[in-house]
Amino acid sequence: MATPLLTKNQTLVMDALSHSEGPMSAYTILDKLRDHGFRAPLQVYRALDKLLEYGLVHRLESLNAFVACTCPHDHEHDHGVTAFTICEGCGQVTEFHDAAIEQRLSALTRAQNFKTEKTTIEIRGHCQSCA
Amino acid sequence: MATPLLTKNQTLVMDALSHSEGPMSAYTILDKLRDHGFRAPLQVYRALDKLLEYGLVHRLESLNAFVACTCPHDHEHDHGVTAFTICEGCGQVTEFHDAAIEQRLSALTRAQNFKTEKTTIEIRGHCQSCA
DNA sequence: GCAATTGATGTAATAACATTACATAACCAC
DNA sequence: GTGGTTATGTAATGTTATTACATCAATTGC
Repeated sequence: MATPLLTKNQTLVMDALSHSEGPMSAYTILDKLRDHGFRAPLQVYRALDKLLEYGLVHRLESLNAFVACTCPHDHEHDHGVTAFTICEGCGQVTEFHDAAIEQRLSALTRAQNFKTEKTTIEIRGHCQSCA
Repeated sequence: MATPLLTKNQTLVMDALSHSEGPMSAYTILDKLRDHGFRAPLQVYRALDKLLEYGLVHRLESLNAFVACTCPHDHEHDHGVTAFTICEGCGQVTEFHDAAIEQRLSALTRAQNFKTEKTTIEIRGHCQSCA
């Protein structure tokens, strides 16, 4: 699916995430966008739902927070499994993809006849600077 | 570290999780234990913190819920990376471990000089019965 | 014995994250 | 412009997790 044009609210949320140093919670985004007319959490969550669907944003389950996708290319095709390192010190999040892990997980789930819909891989720890 | 004897509250929470079919939220556990004198969320969270520390329980980040560890052996040594398949249909959670994935993740994090403290791998989808 | 420390517990309040319900407005097809 | 769909606005509520403070019990050191 080609990414459709973003609506006003989706654009505001996307911009907030893109310009952020690190991940943001939905409520942090809400606060950033109050000046732009945001009043309620639902405005943020609705925009995030779409951005997640389009693959422009990722949700970090272990943080209850969101980051802009850092993939350089377009988002018209699925990139398969996305993994993250998350630094507890500085909050830096690094997104990466690895075919070997993807294949291995695929083999393991196939072995239990499990049909994968979404894979979460999040590695908490400390980055080089914060170690 | 050898697992110390569990306190009364820890035992109650552990038993609740062990006897549960699937994962439970902290508040679900609280409700189950009201008859045993539990009154407040903190009683559950404190017990869970210790059980997580001892490796007897795992937290499922994508569900905000907890499961008893299904490893058959004792918990005196670390089992490395734990991964889960989580069925959206029946709620069944299957824990598994894989050295290949662990090694691959280790290589990838080492390459960015990232010091791993905790790794989360959760695969959402549908099990054989619910596919 | 008994202060001092430590760990476990009890209780209340609040903070943080997310959804449901319902109403209104904008857009597009016909 | 009527009807259907999507986006939006607002309020209320539901769910998950933590902070603050008090009490109690076991252990240690003297």
